[in-house]
Amino acid sequence: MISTRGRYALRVMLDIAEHDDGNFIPLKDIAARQDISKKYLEIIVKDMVTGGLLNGASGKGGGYKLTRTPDEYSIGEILELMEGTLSPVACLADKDYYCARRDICKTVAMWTEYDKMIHDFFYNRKLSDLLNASTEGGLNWYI
Amino acid sequence: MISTRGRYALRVMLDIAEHDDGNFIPLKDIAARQDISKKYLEIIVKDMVTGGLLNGASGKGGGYKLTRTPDEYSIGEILELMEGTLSPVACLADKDYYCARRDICKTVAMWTEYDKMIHDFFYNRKLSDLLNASTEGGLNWYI
DNA sequence: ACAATTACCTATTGACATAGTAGGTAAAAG
DNA sequence: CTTTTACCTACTATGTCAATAGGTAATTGT
Repeated sequence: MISTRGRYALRVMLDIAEHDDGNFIPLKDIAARQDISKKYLEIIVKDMVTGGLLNGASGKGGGYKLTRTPDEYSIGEILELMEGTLSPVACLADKDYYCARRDICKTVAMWTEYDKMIHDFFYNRKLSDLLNASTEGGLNWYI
Repeated sequence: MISTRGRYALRVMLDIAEHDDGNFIPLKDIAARQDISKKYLEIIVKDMVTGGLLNGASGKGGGYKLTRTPDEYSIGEILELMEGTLSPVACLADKDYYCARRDICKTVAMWTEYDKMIHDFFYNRKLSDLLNASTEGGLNWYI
């Protein structure tokens, strides 16, 4: 499962992109609009600044801003930064992972294929794609 | 990430399928071959019996046996039974999940598509596919 | 100078899941 | 009636998740 770190990060990115008017956007506003604890978001947004997703500015008129245009962010890099890895198993998440059963493992080929599918799915999808998305797909699914 | 419950269950299924000679296979043997704690496996195979993946028989000559042929198990049902859900987010895992932001959510369409992709990937893959698999795919990936 | 606003920092917490371990009881076969 | 096996309840250590609490530092408007 994708944790709140990844999901909230995505919502923060979308919120900032939507309300971008050139100025820094205070976290207070984002937290209020998204209805997420500001204190918790502080932790998340800090990692997003460190990871190069956002610029932060202190003081009056401060807040957060995207470092690039929305089409220059892949969903994959956002999720991977926040979740640590997108890989389904440890032996693929860490290149140096040692497994004694590697050459007899009957499942590693499947995990590898799965890993690649996930990677492609999220890295081919840009923040700008979500920005213009409606909820159609999600809702119609259950009708 | 797929937990040991799901991964070990898959290995148990494969082990039993490989060593199927019509008799029940004792967990002791499976644990030894797979190099997994027998005590821990007990918990896992118990759920597999309850879930209809395996038959268990007590006493001498007892052990575990598949309830069907390997081509009649999808990987999806095995993983879903052991992991609880394969869905990436709570709002898709539980049909009755209520989310106040559902009709304004810009990400639910993506999660839905992702969910469907995962589901298709694992439900179209049968235990028999893994049984005949080599490690080629996994290893070549890193050469 | 100073008050307000904002990001940024360290520490702590409760709840839960993961990955087991320990020690027993019930069932079946030889 | 002993051996072998599944099955059962309980416990535990470790870690992650999802926050909360209470500060300090930086920047701007007045």
